[in-house]
Amino acid sequence: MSMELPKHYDPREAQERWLRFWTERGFFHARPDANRQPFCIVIPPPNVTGALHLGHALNNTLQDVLIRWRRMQGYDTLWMPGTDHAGIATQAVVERRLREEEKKTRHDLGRDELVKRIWQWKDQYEKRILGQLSELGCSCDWQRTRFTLDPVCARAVRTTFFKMFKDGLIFRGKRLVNWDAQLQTSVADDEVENVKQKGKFYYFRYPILARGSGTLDHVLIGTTRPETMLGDTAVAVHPEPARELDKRERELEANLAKANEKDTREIQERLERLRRRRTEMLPHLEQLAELAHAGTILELPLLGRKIPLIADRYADPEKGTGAVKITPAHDYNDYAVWERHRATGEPINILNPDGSINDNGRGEFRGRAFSYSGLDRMDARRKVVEDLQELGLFDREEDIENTIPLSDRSKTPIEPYLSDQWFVRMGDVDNQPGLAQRAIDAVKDGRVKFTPERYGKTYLDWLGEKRDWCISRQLWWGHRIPIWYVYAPENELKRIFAGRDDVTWRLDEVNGRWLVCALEDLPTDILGPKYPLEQDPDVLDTWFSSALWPHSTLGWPEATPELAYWYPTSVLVTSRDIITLWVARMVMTGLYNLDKVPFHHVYIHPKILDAFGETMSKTKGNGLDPLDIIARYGTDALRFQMVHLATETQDSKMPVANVCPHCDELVPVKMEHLGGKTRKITCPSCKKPFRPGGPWHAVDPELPTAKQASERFEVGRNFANKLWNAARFLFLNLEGYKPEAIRHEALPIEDRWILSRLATTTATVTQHLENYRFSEVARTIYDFTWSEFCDWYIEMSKRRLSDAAAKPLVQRVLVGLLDGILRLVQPIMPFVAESIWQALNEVAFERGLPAPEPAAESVVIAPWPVLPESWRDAAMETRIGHMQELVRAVREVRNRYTVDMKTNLDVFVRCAESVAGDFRTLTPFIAALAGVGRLECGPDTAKPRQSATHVTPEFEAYVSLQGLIDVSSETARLQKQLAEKLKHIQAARGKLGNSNFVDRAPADVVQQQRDLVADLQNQIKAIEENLRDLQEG
RNA sequence: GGGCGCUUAGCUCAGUUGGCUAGAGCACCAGCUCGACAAGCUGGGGGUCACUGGUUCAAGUCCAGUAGCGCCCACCA
Repeated sequence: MSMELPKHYDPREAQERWLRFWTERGFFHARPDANRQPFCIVIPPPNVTGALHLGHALNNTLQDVLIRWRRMQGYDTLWMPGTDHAGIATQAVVERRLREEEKKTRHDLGRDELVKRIWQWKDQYEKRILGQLSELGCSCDWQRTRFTLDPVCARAVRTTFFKMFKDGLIFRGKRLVNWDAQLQTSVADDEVENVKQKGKFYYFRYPILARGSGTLDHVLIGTTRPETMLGDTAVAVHPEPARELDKRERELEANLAKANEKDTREIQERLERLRRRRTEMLPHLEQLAELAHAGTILELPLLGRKIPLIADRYADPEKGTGAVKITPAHDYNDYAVWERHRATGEPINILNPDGSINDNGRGEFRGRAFSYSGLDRMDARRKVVEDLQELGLFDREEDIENTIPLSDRSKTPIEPYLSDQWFVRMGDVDNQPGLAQRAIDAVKDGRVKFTPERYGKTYLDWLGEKRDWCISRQLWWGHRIPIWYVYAPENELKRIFAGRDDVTWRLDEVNGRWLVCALEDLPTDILGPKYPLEQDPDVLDTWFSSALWPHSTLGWPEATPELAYWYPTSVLVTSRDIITLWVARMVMTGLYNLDKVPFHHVYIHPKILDAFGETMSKTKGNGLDPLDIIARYGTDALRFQMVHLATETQDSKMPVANVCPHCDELVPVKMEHLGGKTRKITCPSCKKPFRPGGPWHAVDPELPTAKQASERFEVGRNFANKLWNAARFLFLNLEGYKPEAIRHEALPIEDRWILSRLATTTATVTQHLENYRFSEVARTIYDFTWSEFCDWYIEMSKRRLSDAAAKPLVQRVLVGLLDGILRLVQPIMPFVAESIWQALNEVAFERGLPAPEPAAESVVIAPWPVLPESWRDAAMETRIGHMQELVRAVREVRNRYTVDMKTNLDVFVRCAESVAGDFRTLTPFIAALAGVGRLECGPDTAKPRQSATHVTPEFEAYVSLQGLIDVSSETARLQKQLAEKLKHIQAARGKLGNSNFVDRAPADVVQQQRDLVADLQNQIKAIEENLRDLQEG
């Protein structure tokens, strides 16, 4: 029976067909099975509103490879899918649409309505992202799909929060946030836009109160935001200005020595400025430092507060007046300074949420009362300047251009603002290891292993700081914080909540109210109308629910069979930038809630960068849409490339091109196209305009949008096609195929060779998978399939297929090989593997090596190949290696020269015999593969390609072929190596023999040298034995 | 400011404890429409392994320094 396949592999048809087939058969659905080993991965949940991008493609392909491989190995395999509600990102998307389409803010809608809208949005977009993952071939158990806000996850969140609150791990604290005073909300960093604009720099004087020594009676400071002086808690100067300036000067001089022309000018200018400043300012700076060291106190103008002059490196001696005012409540850098000098007192918040000055803006100075309370911050700025002028403390103002942070949403200046937030305590409590320490221990003692190992350091360093985790966010979309505030006598609380173990409370020491924490929502009138409860308006940080993902998705806090069976999960696959935010927190909560780590391994994969080495992002507009790649090259090609670029260390640059929608020409994306600014590109080939494509492009009705492409995916596409055509060759030659067991020892040499290679390849691939060496996995399979199976074995099989007596055996071997290759390929390129597998099931249902068996109904559930170790034969592989070299050499000679046929044949036969040795059966293959046979049967029409001036081409060919045996053979190679080593040994001996060396070198070094010589001698012995073996046969 | 990584062919990248004549794909050159595959086959050219120094019998690989590039954390998702 034979059948014919189309000439090219059609990915589109295969993808649709097998996706449906797999789903119908339920191959991806898992149930706990005590008779099998569990293997489980939880997906890093993509943002619900996100679209699939290349990072997802990489991350999920790698997980799928592991899952598919383990499934074939017989593990009870669960890949748990789901999506993340991604608080700020999602709410921002919906709010933006609201603004653009209905000109409304969230306040117009109200909390409940906005949340309702986001849920609608979520339902729509969750389908999209999950559908895209499915298209990628991800073999997730889709029936178990979770969402971080669904009831199961919500219960886990509540339970954890409640437990932490009860354990005293959750507390109130202060933190600086980006405050949008107009919208009265905090804003995430990526929603802050830095804008250059004209502004003023103001200088004024702070009087020195208690002077240690010296002549100064004030300190001059400069600022762009004078009103923030109301919140100053200190003034900082550099502790060692002279040393610092010296150091910088030296550095600049050193740089100058090797700078190029352009940099030289810049450095020289800076050096000049530095030296001038040194001359002009240094005595003053030194005096300031001295004052700071002496504990000088300043008097804050207008408010009369006493603030210290402190020494801190943050104050740059090269800039300004050398002294910096410190306003910890309203500046991130100042806050950091304050953290180093906590003794200077608590940060002072001077703003109301609406941006006006609060009651901290009142005070008395030199007998006069000043108040800014209630003034808008911009009005306060003017009044502060006026008042300082009046007091004679104002020095001067300068026009400058500075950068100020604007809120992306309201376009008003962002105010860093110290506000009340909820925190989780990371540190140790009562000398017991806290959340951070327990997570640290888990990695230190190897319960959690990172691959590559170095990322363990990132994790440990970050956790080592044990910084408390701020978990509240001023948003509406997310898990609302289950805390209710109430002013009431404690008796009332006791009366209502006594005996309830799902409610607990604690006194808020700051304002005397109760903080009530509950597992379930509390009615606000539960204490009666006199004591209304008010729920905290904030929601939890998205990472709080993400941190529970490995156990919440498996049903915790319920004791589900899934949790018992699959937790801890096997491996977590993610990117390095969320090691701290996500990985560390999963370990913490896993240990906290279940006393078990959430996963045994963490595999960190590289990042895909654009052609210029920058991360792909929406704002840069340099992304690549995986769906375009799938459409153009096929899913298997995309997956192959993802696996192939997943190397140990290196991030991968991915040049992107737009496909001209008019003429299909690839137009590379250039630097100037980035930033999302380019709306139109003119095709250099057909001169027609189009809109650049990308995963984040908006549709433009006027202009056709380009699809994207990248040459990098051709490798995978070509490989899929190669595999397809190898299968096609088989199908054309399977007539009369009969399954039957083979006897390995009776096989011809080329069969034993390819089976040895298959066994080696299978073992290597398995090992690489175990070690997460994905790139090697792809490369090993690719090389074996293409360069050995196709290039050599199939070619050698052609002769035998035309020989009726030899045919049945070679058919069995070919089918067995293809079967094995398909199984190896399946985890990476499941669609093409399944296509061929199903076709093979039609014509050779019973197959396999060494004995045939009925095939699995899908390659997805076929067993992972394990071949007899005894099939691996290194000597055989070397022998065929020689043959290949001979063939290559003959081909080269044929390609280079026109040779006399008779001489050539004669020389060739001698070479072939010499190489083949006792494997005479190989000689015909050598002849066929080298094309020598054709030389015999007609005039060689090839023209001389290299002129021979002093030797005839025939002579050169002859010499090449003669030389070949010596140069190419393993014998010669080993001999050469041997000679090298002998030389080294002699050198080593010489050193040892040198009495000087023996006398002076430490004993262990001498011993080391002796060991080395002994070692080398052993190696030589081994080599010599090898040589003898080779010569004998 | 702290931490991590990268620099190997024109391009994108491999190169596991030091031990090859430093590899692959693409691109390039020459030749092949021979019954699996032109998304292919055969052969070829192309590298001071960023630079400087050190350790070693032996360095792309280990160590130190220099230069350039990138990422993460400091605030945030």
